[in-house]
Amino acid sequence: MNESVDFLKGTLDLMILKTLSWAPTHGYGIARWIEHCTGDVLQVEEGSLYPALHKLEERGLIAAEWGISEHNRRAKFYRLTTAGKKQLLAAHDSWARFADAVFKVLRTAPASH
Amino acid sequence: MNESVDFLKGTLDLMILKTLSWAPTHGYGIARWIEHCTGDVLQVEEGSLYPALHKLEERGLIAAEWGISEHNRRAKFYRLTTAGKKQLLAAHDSWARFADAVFKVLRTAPASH
DNA sequence: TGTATATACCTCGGAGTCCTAGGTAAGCTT
DNA sequence: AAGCTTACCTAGGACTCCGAGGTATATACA
Repeated sequence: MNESVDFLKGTLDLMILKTLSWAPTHGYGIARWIEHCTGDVLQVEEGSLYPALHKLEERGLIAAEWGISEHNRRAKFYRLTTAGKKQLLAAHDSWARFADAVFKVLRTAPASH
Repeated sequence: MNESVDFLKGTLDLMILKTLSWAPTHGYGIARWIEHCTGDVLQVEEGSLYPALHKLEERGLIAAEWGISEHNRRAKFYRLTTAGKKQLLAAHDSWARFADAVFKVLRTAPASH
C-alpha cells in the first residue's frame, strides 16, 4: 500500500471490510477492487493483504470459504460476519472522525492576538 | 495518538510540520496545539512525539533551539527548515490524495450488471 | 517552608503493521 | 512448451506508535 507514501495503518482493514460489504470476494479480487476504485492511487501489496485477511478472520470479523473464481481458479472467498458488519460501521465512523481531525490541523490557523 | 484507534502513521509528522508552519514551537506546545484544535479527538503521546521530533530534525526538516517558554521554563523550540517547508507541501498533498482515495473506497459501489 | 501540580524534556522495549522477497500452483494463450 | 495471469502463502526486516518509566524546574498553595 503505497504511492501516498506512508499514511495508512488500520486503513487497510477498513477498506477490506468495506469491499466485502458489497459481496463475498476473494483476496486477489479485493486488491484489484481497491486499486481500481482509487484509480491506482492505492496499491494493495499481497504481503500486506493476506496477513491482514488472516487476522480479520482470526478476530471473527470475516469468514472464509474455498470456491472457484470467475477465472475458473481455486480461490478463498471471504464474507463479513455479523461482528464484521458491526466493526465496519464503527471503523468507518472512526476513520471519518480521524480524517476530519487531521484536516482541522491542516486548516486551522492559530488565533491572532 | 489514539481515540480514533489506529489510523495515523506518518500523519503525526505531517501535523507537526503544519503546526510549525505557523510559528516556532516547543514539543509540549505542539502536542497541546494539536489536541486543542482537534477538540481532543487526537491525543499526542509524548512517547510518540519526542522520537518523531528527533527524526524530523535528523532528516533536516526542522531545526531546534533552546529557549524559554511562555511559562518561564527551559524548552526546545523547533522551526521548519527550507527542506521542511517543501516537505510539508508534499506531505499535505500526499495526505489529501490518500484521504480522498480512502473515501472513494468507502463510497464507491460496484457497478451493477 | 514544604508539597503538589503543571510544564517540559527524555528513552527503552514491546506490540503491531506494512512491505520486500521469496515461494507454490493451475489455467489460458501463443 | 513457454510464458503470462490468476490466486494463494510466509518469513524477516523496517518502521511507527505507545506505555511506562525517568529527570528537572516554576508556580501555587497550604
